[in-house]
Amino acid sequence: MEKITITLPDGSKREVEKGTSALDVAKSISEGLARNVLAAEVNGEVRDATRPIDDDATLKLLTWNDDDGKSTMWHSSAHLLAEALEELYPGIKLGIGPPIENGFYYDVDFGDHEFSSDDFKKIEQKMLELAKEKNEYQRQEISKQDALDYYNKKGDEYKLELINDLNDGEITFYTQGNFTDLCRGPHIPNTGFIKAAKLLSTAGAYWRGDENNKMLTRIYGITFPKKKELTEYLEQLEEAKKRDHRKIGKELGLFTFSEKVGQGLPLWLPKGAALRERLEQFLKRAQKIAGYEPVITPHIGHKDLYVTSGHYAKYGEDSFKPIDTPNEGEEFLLKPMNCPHHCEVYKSEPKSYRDLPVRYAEFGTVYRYEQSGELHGLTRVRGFTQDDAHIFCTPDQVKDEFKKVIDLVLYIFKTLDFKDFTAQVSVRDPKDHSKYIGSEENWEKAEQSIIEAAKEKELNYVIEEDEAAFYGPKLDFMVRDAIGRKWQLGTIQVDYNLPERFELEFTGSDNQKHRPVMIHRAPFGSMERFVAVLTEHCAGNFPMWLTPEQVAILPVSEKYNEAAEELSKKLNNSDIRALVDDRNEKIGRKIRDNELKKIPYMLIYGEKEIESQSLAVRKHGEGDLGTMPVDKFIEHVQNEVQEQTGTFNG
RNA sequence: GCCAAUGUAGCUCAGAGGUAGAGCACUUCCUUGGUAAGGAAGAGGUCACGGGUUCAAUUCCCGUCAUUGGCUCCA
Repeated sequence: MEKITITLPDGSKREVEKGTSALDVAKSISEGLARNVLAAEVNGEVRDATRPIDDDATLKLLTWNDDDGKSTMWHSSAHLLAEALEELYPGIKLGIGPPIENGFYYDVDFGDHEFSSDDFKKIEQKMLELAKEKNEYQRQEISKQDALDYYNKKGDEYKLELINDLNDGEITFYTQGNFTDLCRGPHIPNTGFIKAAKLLSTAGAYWRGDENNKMLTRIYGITFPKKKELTEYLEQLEEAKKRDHRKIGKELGLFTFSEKVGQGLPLWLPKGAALRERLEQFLKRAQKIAGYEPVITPHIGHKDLYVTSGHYAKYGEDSFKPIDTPNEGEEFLLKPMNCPHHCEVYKSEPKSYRDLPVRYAEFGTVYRYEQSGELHGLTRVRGFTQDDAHIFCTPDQVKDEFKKVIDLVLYIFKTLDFKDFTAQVSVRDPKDHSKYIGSEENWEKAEQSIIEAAKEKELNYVIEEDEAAFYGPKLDFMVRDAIGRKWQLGTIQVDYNLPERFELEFTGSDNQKHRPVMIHRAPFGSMERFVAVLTEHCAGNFPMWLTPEQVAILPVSEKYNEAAEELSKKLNNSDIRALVDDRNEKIGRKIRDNELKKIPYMLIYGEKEIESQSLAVRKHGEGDLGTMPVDKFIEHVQNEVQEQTGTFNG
């Protein structure tokens, strides 16, 4: 028998017979491992663990701990869902059923069947019943004609359409139990791996995402190899619901919306405004240290400005309509971005290479016509404020500027306790450089600069090809919040387009005119979105330095209200944001209510404290901390704020 | 923008073809208290908006607006 060599991730090599499957290799290592193998990565390609390996190969066994293992399991689960649905609703037609980040879905045409989410239980039970049969997922290569014949017989026009787009020779079917599906794979060895299944929601989805096509019923679900993991997942969903910034924003009085003002236009309430201003001050201070110069530009701009920038041609039709001046009939646009304005700021005076880099910063409020169905709390709105800045520099300065911006972003993440984040570097499509503006040389330099900057700053980064904008490469920060959800926050983008379009120049040391490079950057992204993400990240328990109200003084009875007011003044004079809960309520009630308001410190204030000149301190979520002298408490709070905001060295 | 669901008091929600309900919040009074809900009384709604059906519509139908979940989009 012919032998092949399998190389495992740890570098160890095994001689096995040709045609051995990844699962066999796993078994030879340990039965326990074999029981957990969902799929295999063979020479970098994810495939069925049961498929024979015919040549020397590197092999990684994929389990539930690997993203590819999870998605293989969920892909197989989509098939299991389809099998259950076919048994319960004979004659249905199937669209596609892929895995997604958290689970999977299947698009189904139920035809005449009545279907509602009330049937979820029934379907879940059927899925688990079928899973118990431990049916193997069997791969079968099939000719295009045979595949078409199969679905013609079945009468499923969706699958026929999919097959028609495929080439003969690359078509495979997978069968488990009584269900066969057109599928590229890969799949888990058998349905027995699926121990828990939950259908989560339904939604309408057009066939192939095209609104001219028929709407299918999309059923979302998720499965797990252990029942306990499903329970935990459902708990996490509950937790996410509790942390929803729309709910917390309402409870804490941060922001609201009004139908009269218009959809997607947030109104910041006093406490939300206080929070946001604090964030802005925080960034302004750091930006000053980092050499940014604040500028202020208007909320509207002449249409020509956007014609020049190219935004009008690209987005004009999808924007708010222009505003006309009554007499001259000139057209102005609500500004959808700050950069064209900043380009004009740059042009206000001739620039020398000695001036560069110049860094213009502005908390600029912009308005974009987002489709009504896209609006969502503060994360997707029509009017929002970017913590925008534009850096104009020479191509040689790009790397240094990137490093500086990365420092700033890292300072923010550290201060706000975002510990888990990655950077995504978006570069050109390596196969086609023609769709990008700017010279080959500059692009090459910029992409390298970004990658080197990321490397030197020791960022955990991935490079995404073909994700760059037409005008330049970029680096985006993706953070994971306290309950594991991913958000895209800060962004740093190189732009060759606008300097070109606005004919920006500087005089070089050679006394010749040169074109600067522009870097857009927004560490928060937008204040709205950032506050939303931060709210969910900390579940409304904002850090001391940021929270609108830091200390609640709770007089034990109305007799002490006046003394409590005095104390409040003293604290406020020490830059501590304190309030007095002088309601005619018992102390227990005041504690409860202020706990719910998530105020970090409560001071129970009565006869004892007044006499002893001390404070009974209670911390949110922790309880009674005992007593301390007033001055010590002030110092304690001030230190806490100081520690939280730290220092930034630019 | 498209599909679906939802829209009742400040909030969370119940309700039914015949003049609208609860809890919390709010106001007043009683109570003056020591670490997560003291008691009583009161006030508060054009049942999203506009049409239609009906003797009668907040309830049924249509449209609009908004919200939610998806789809598509995101400079």
